[in-house]
Amino acid sequence: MNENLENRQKLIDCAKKEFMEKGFSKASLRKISADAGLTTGAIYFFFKDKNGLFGAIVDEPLNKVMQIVMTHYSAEQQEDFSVYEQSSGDHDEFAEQLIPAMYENRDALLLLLEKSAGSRYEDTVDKIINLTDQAYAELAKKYAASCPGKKVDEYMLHWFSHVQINAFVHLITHEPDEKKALKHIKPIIDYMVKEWIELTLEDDV
Amino acid sequence: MNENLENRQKLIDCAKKEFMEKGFSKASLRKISADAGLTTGAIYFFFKDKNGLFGAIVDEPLNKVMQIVMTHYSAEQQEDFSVYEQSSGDHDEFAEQLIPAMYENRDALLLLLEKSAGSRYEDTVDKIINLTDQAYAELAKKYAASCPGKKVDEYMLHWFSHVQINAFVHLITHEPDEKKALKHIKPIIDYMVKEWIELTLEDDV
Amino acid sequence: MNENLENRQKLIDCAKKEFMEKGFSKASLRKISADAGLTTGAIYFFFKDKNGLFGAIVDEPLNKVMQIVMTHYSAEQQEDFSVYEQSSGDHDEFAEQLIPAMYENRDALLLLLEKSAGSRYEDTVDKIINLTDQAYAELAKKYAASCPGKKVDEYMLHWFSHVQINAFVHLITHEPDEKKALKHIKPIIDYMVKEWIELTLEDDV
Amino acid sequence: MNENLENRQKLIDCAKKEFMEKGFSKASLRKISADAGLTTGAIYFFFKDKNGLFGAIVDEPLNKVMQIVMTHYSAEQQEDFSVYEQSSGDHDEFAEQLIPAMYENRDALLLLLEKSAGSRYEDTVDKIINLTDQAYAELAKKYAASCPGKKVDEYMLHWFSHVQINAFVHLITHEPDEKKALKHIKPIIDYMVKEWIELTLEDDV
DNA sequence: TATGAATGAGATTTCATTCAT
DNA sequence: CATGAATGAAATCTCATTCAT
Repeated sequence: MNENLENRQKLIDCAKKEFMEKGFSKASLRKISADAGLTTGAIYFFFKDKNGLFGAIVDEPLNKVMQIVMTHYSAEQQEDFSVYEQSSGDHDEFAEQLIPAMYENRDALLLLLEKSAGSRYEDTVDKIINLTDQAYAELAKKYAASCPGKKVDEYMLHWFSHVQINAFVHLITHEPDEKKALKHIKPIIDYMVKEWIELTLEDDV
Repeated sequence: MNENLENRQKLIDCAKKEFMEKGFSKASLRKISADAGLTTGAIYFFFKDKNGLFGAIVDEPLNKVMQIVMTHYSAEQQEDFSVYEQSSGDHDEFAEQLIPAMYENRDALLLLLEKSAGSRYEDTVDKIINLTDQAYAELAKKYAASCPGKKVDEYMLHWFSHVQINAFVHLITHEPDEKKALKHIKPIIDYMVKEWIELTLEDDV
Repeated sequence: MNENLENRQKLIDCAKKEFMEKGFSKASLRKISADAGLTTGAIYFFFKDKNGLFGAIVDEPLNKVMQIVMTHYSAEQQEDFSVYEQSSGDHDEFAEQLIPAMYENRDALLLLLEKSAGSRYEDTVDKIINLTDQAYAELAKKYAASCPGKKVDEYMLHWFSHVQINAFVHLITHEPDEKKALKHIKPIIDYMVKEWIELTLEDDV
Repeated sequence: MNENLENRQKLIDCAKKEFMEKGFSKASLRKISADAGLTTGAIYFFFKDKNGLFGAIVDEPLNKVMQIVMTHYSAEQQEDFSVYEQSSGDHDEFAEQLIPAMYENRDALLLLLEKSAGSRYEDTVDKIINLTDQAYAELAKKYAASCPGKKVDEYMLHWFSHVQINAFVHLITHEPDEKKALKHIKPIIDYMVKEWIELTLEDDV
């Protein structure tokens, strides 16, 4: 039981390397198992299939991140809007939670973000953007209701979610150092918090 | 001579469909040629290889877009910086050139942006971002030199290029209607022009 | 009519290059015709097929050589055997005819000898050896008849033909300079003439 | 475990037949695997690729032969030259070792010698000739040093290596019977030993 | 727990050749 | 005289996956 977990781990480690080098589609299970000193059959003992192997690398880090994000969105939706804008502290706190969770498994997340084409995870970022979209739609609608002559600009709302999520994607993708990442992200968040409502509302004709 | 061009076109059309459905890597040349009522050999008469076929769809639209973009960057680098900020008209004009060029071959560009993984074009967006980076680095440095105690924040500069390019990517990807696209992009450009210098400079310690 | 011969020649020249580089089997007709600024169809106008193209390069030089060789064999068969051994002058004369004929089209012969695998010419050397075999069988039998208790050793006879022909093959293959070739071949011929009858006869039990 | 080795062997047997009939280049892996009642994939389980399959037939016999040859050359280089000429016993012994090793796997060697064009083994005979060349160059130089006014004729040296190696090639190629082969080769060896030094030296001008 | 064997389907690519024009 | 288009057949190779042992 010791040994099998070792082998499972070996497979995961070699899979990481192979997926990173070639991307999901072109990665070879034969090579992964050979690198681990095992055979392809071993992969199918531990994992359901190629996607399952990829998932074994990526699921946990992804879930951790998702949980932090979802918790944040839930919290925000229960706030007053007035609070949203002013409490930049909240957003800093969010970043301080999220960034470490992301950098703890940076390699897995990198795989997910850049090397998952062809896998069942290839749309992960899009899905998160959509989630974000929905979360902020609530907030925006509430606010729009309080602004006579204004309504939510659906496109802008979506674009904003896009920018926001991609700020984090860009961060983990381009900045290897966690400390620096935190330094970078704060002004970006401030900037987005400050501007988003203005961009998201349009004249209601 | 009528028939040959027809067949070439048939191949391109069927390739478009197949690439769009399955992405470059999983697309099958057999299926493409069969759909066109031809054999795989025919593909290799008209095109060098799979990448060549993809290129036949994508090269021209890409080049048109690149030319407009590069021309714009060149023009900007010869301007005074003071001009840059105020002349929102220039940027509107840029958008008014670029958007039609993009929508003229929206399907090809969509292929390039979303379905090119595994092809020789898979890094196209990254390359454009890097070009943008370099173009704006010049501008930012000039400006920083005129602001005592300030210097360029490399990360922010790159992130900004990223946001900017992805604004257009998001646009063509999510907004099928050209007119609406133009409406959307203008406030986004204004917003970016207004804020970018502030975000791009940091205190020089 | 001027032009077509030019094109025919262009094809032959490019074919020479391609066959030399890749050998008959792996040579590509498409590449040959493209190098000549023509299309594959052109090849089929001038030549029957791939073998025909190869033949257009190789046939004439081969025939010239064969004619000299065959003439020599015929002459020898009409000689007395006693003459054979003594008249080293005859063999020198033979070499002095053959070597120039071979070096006149050394490139074509090289093709034939080293790059014809897969073509209808791949057994050319073997065939020549067999011819040689037959020619000398006559001579050897006559001589054996005059030596009581001796008979022709078939294997040695064949081996000798082999060595003899390959002396020329080796020459043209390894010695680019015609003058030197002639210098090399003479002692080899002498040596073979001197020894062959001894080796070719065995005791008749 | 019985069955697997059987299938591997079946593949090798069918490959032998196919390579023998068509030569390496034109041999079809599909046909080989079909003849063996398997699929092409099976070949790639047991062997790296087409060359690997050919090697599986040919490597061991070739190595055995090479070992005997190399051992012989090493021994010769440590002898006095005077010994070389006189000790025809040594060369007989050599032949008595080499011939059986060659005939033990005559079919594999035939493949190597006559059907390997296009494979990674196509230059095997040339390489052996070069080895021979180098081995005898030593010997010839030593001897030439002891003959005032003589030097080694490089061309003749190479030609002699050529003749020598091809004597064995011719043997295995043309004489199916091992006993007879041994009978044939001995006078040939004697003949070559006797003459080679004379042919290999030339006047030093 | 994992192997070793093998499948079966499919991939892209290459080629000599043909033929209407 | 030569093109341009296309065929049709085959080629080697790769892969994820399965399964008896």
